[in-house]
Amino acid sequence: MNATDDALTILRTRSLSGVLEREIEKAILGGEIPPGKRVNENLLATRFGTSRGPVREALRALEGLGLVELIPNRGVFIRQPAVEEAIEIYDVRTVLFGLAGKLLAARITDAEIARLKGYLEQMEAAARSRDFDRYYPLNLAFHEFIIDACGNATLAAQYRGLVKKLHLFRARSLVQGGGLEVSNLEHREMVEAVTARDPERAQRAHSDHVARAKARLLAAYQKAEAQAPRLTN
Amino acid sequence: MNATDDALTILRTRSLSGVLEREIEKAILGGEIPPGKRVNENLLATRFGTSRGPVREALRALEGLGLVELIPNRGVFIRQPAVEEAIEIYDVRTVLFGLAGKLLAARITDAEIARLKGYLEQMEAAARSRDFDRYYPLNLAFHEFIIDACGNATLAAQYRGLVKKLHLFRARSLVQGGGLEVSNLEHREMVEAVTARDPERAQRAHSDHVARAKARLLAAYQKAEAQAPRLTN
DNA sequence: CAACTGAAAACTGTCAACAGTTTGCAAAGC
DNA sequence: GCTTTGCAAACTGTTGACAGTTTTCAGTTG
Repeated sequence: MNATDDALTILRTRSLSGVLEREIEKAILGGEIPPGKRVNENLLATRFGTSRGPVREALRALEGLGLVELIPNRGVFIRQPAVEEAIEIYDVRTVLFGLAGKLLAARITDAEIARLKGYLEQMEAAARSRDFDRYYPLNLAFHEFIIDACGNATLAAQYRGLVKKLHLFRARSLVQGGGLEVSNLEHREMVEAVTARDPERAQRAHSDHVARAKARLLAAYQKAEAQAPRLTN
Repeated sequence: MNATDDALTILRTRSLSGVLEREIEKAILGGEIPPGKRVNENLLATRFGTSRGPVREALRALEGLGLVELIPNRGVFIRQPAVEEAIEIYDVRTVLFGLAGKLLAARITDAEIARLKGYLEQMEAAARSRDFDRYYPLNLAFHEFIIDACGNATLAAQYRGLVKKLHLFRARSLVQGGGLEVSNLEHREMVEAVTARDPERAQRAHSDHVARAKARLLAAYQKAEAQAPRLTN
């Protein structure tokens, strides 16, 4: 994509409310506006130098994404998923990611295999040196790559929406729970399955990976709950 | 839910743009505004006796649902999924419905089993007498019941969104393709699997059902394409 | 001192108007 | 006759203002 294309894309996808939607989403996911809190339309409008109209439109779009909740005459509130919802999301993610693995195994190119293996090696290196700051973005890119390369845009959109909602989960710090090495063993099996171009095996490997992440989260959560029960309310 | 509750719910969920969203969605899914066509904000505003503000908000919400597309300075257009997207949707639906079956098998009550069997018998009766007009709403209710009873609201929301998008598929009349009897055999296996409270079997039965529906759609589509190629553009 | 009451402030819901862009159409030029 | 150009109508994007509701808080009462 060259500079002209880029400018055109910007012009085509601009529209104040579209930009606002992304900015507000960033503010929400970045934790700038804490979950449960009401969003003040006037504040946002003055902050971005616009009127309330576009802000309201952006908020309605975010409501569709499930990031905020709209209560008539009271305003929009940042959603705050309970554990139960986080579990629901993990269950859905499990089958979606499994499908991504299955589809990927059926269509992956040699170049893509090489790239996956590259991620894997880097992650294993980072895990060996316990370098979590290097591991985390690699892990993210690895999963993003699979979701994109599977070739199903509908799946990718749904998956991304779920991950965003999970970011609002109050105990999301626990999501990281579970050792780097354990996770990497699962990653290796995923890569081997798609390398073998075995859809069924890949589906199992990919969904098992998310299912185990769910189990790790639950374990960490129940442990945290036992230590500080107020976290669960 | 009594009358007071009902009134409260209405009051709480009203808000002009919320009502508009549902009304406009109805107009779109009902085919009143044909796919590909631009939606005129002024027309909608005068039709519902409001100003353009709430209409725009409702349209932004519908954009999030994937029913319309927003092109800056040109307006919103009813989305028109290509075959490729319909296929994507069916693939995602396959795993989602499979998950619904799995979850349902693990939690279904005797009363719910009885209800499912009731649907099944009525559908079989309708199929025997080739009464499609009676079969169709039963089939819909049967699937809705499974999605609701599985206990995963996230799954249900995603599933419903996909079904709505499928309604915009130009050749959606083909979705019905496939005999009533064939479909009912699959329904019977689904019900038997959840009755046996066997999650794995139920998951397989439920996802196979959608996967076969996808195959039937594809076969019908390719047949229609051969007869009238312009349909595919 | 705690609970209640009522008015003021803050905020959301809606509207009508204005600015800027796109689209449709008719006249001019080749 | 066909393309091009320029204008006018239609429509979208955005704004500021007003109406109605909720929230806050000081004053009052038991």
